[in-house]
Amino acid sequence: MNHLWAKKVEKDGDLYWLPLAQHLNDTAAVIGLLWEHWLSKGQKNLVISSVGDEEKAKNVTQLLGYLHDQAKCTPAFQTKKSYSRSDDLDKQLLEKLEKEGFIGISTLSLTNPTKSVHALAGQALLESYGVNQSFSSIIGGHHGKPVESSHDVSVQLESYEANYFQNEKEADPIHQKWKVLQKEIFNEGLAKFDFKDSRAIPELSQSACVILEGLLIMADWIASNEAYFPLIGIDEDDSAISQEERIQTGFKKWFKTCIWQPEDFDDVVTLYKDRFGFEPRDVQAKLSESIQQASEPGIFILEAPMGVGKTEAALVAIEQLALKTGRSGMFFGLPTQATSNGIFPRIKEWLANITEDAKQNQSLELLHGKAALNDEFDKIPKAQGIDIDGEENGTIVTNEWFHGRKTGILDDFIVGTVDQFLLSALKQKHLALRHLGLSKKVVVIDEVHAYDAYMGQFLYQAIRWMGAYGVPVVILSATLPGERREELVKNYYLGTGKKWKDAVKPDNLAIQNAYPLITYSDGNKIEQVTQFEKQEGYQVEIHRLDDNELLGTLEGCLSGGGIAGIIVNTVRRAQELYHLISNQFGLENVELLHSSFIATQRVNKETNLMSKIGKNAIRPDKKIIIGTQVIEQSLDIDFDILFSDLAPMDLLIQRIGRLHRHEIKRPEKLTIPKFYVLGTSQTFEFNSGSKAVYGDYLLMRTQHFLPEQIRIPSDISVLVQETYAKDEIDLGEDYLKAKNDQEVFLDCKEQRAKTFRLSNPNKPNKGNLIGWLNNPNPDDREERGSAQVRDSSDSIEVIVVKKTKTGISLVDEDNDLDLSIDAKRLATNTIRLPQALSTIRMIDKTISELEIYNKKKLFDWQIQSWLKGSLGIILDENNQFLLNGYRLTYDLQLGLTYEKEEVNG
DNA sequence: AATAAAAAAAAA
Ligand SMILES: [Fe+3]
Repeated sequence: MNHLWAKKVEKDGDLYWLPLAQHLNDTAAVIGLLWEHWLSKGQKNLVISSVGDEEKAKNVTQLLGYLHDQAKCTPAFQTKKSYSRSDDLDKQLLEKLEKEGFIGISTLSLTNPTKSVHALAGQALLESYGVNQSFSSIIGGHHGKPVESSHDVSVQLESYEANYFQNEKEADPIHQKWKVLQKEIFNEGLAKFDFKDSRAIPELSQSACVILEGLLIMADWIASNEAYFPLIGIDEDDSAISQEERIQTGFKKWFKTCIWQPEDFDDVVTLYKDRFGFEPRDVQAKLSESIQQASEPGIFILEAPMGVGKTEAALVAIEQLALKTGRSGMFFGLPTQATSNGIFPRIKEWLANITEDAKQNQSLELLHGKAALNDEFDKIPKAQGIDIDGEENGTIVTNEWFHGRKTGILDDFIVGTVDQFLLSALKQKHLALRHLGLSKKVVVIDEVHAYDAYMGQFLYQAIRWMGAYGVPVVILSATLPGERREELVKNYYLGTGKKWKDAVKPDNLAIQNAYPLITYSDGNKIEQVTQFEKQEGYQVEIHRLDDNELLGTLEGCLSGGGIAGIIVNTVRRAQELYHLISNQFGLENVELLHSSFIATQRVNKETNLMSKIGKNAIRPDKKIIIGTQVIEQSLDIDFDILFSDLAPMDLLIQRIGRLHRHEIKRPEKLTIPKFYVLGTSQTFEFNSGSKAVYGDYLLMRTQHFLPEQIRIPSDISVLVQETYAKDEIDLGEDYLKAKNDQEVFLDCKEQRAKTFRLSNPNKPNKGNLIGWLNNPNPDDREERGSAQVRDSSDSIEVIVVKKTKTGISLVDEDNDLDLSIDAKRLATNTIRLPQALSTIRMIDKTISELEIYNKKKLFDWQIQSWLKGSLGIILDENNQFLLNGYRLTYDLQLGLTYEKEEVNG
């Protein structure tokens, strides 16, 4: 088989190829090294338990590597043209085969060569030798998507005989020659990896199949990377290559950090002191304790208010769980890019502490769509490589191989958007890579209370798969509605292959209203921790307020100074209130914050806010901050008095969390925390904006259960459970209609999510990957879901600049931009266009107008790597831009406003 | 006529 090719390319007039034999050797060796040095213990155990013993497990793995491109030994593949369109190269390689006796291959023209792509063909050949479908389906899926049905495989050899054997005459010597050669490769593989015949290759569980599929793709990508495993000159004597050396150098170029061995610490208290310099506080200690005494730790849900140290608790949990379950990395998922960026330095510090202790380098990845723009991530040094003999100094590094869009999730320590986790439940090509990456780690998901029903569907399913892999999961959240809490545990539990009815669980699992609360699984037991140190807590007064009383109340409350917050439900309302209130109180005393600001300006505004009313800030005498929901999301700021539009109970409580958050001295009039709720209604008729955002049902229930005072934190869970309970309350006919609407609404969301959602994992017996990524109902136009993990119509993001006399500048600067210097900075000046411009009716026209505009005015952006693919708009001297019938105006104080353009005549 | 906030989109 020395004359078959696996890869070929013409570069600078020189011809290169990679002989098939070489590529098979390379891949088998690389996958073997990955097994030894990269897979975590937990992952290996999963495969081993499916196969019998470790030696056999490694052999199966290497056999996959060796046989993955077996079907490149077919006329269908060998007659493929080179990508570089090099006729000379193609011809020379075919001549090699002619000389070997494959007469006629040079002139062979197959009717359907693409019907037998080599992954599928490989599976077909293996099945014809009697290899089981677990193993063969991994070969069949090694290009990212497993075959759709057994039938597709079984018809191959008969229907497309010539693709495999050059002609359809079985007795023909050339037909035979192909067959013999293919079988020879197979037999060599068996011999090399110690299987006596095709029946000796063991079957695998479905979860083991996915992990090995991922590992095979990974090994193939590494072995196909010319920087690690170079092609060979076509006239070069390849027998001179030292295999041992080729593998060693190739692998070392890729392998930059050793596998993480979690520290075998003595006790949790010392670990806390070591990592963070303090002893664990109550909630932290209780979580650590639960993990410590669990014999089969699974999922841990920690519901607790901000400020109890959930992040540190999770980081220590990662170390504990990694040690207990044999994991070698972690994924820390957050709801937004901004929160990921925000937590990144803290996690970096924790990891630095670990690497220093262990005297071993580890690589850290920030994983989201705009990670490349983050400086903290950017300044992590590139890994130099492993110094086997010398001791490493133990620093954080990055390995560029993991910066690819699909390889990112394979890195060992990852901070990223939760989407990266949710995507593991979405049917898409190369999904096995994502599963491979996650199954290596401990998974932490933060701020789970913030996810809607659509994301929830993906979260549950992703968690279920984690259960199947035995991956420990830590969920951090504010109070969860009991039903969601139960779904989380249940899905994990089902993933492990057990029956929910056999679970030993507390009766009030779903209605438990303690807060803080830890719920966790330990083997077949579900346990809850409800006893925590009694917290002092505090009482918040709730007052309902009419819009027309707002100014007067503000005036009265702030007469002795103080910081007031006003959180409303729509951007437009925030902007209107800003006008009204700044008129009365003066521009200098009022701030506005919402998402319709350019991203950089918003970051500045938030930093500014933190410096004024964040923790330990020196507070201004008087300030009114008006904003939308951005204020309730993870900003650690502190208001003396707070006003809010009516919103669902859990969100109101999130907002209340910003009221008297820290213990500081406050103006005399504002020493009692008061929370004013705007937009309530005797008749339960709410304003259209609030309705559109939250729906009538939740607003009605919230208003119904809204008390006159709330004790923080003890009332929190009770109120949330009441609001989200399914019981009947008598609020008349409108309520029943709203309830029905809500059910339909949620049902639609869930259905949409399920369209492209991955199916349940199999029970942990034998399985295969056939049909794993099949699209269930491709023609079902109704309820068509799109392949995404967030439920939203597409919104359009643009970069905003303004016109100057001599060029263009950023909106809050006047210096002309120089693309060769400013491209990266420019790329961060984005804003999302109003929904009105991206409705189904409008979006195509909006985008095409933008594209035409960009081609004309901003064509020079497209050659900048930072700007490639982005759309920009240039504001005129009035800070305006006309787009698809709308007049957009950007104001530094107000943010983006828009109005329909007057059509005259 | 719409209405918050939020993310993502390439393979051997
Ligand atoms: Fe390959």
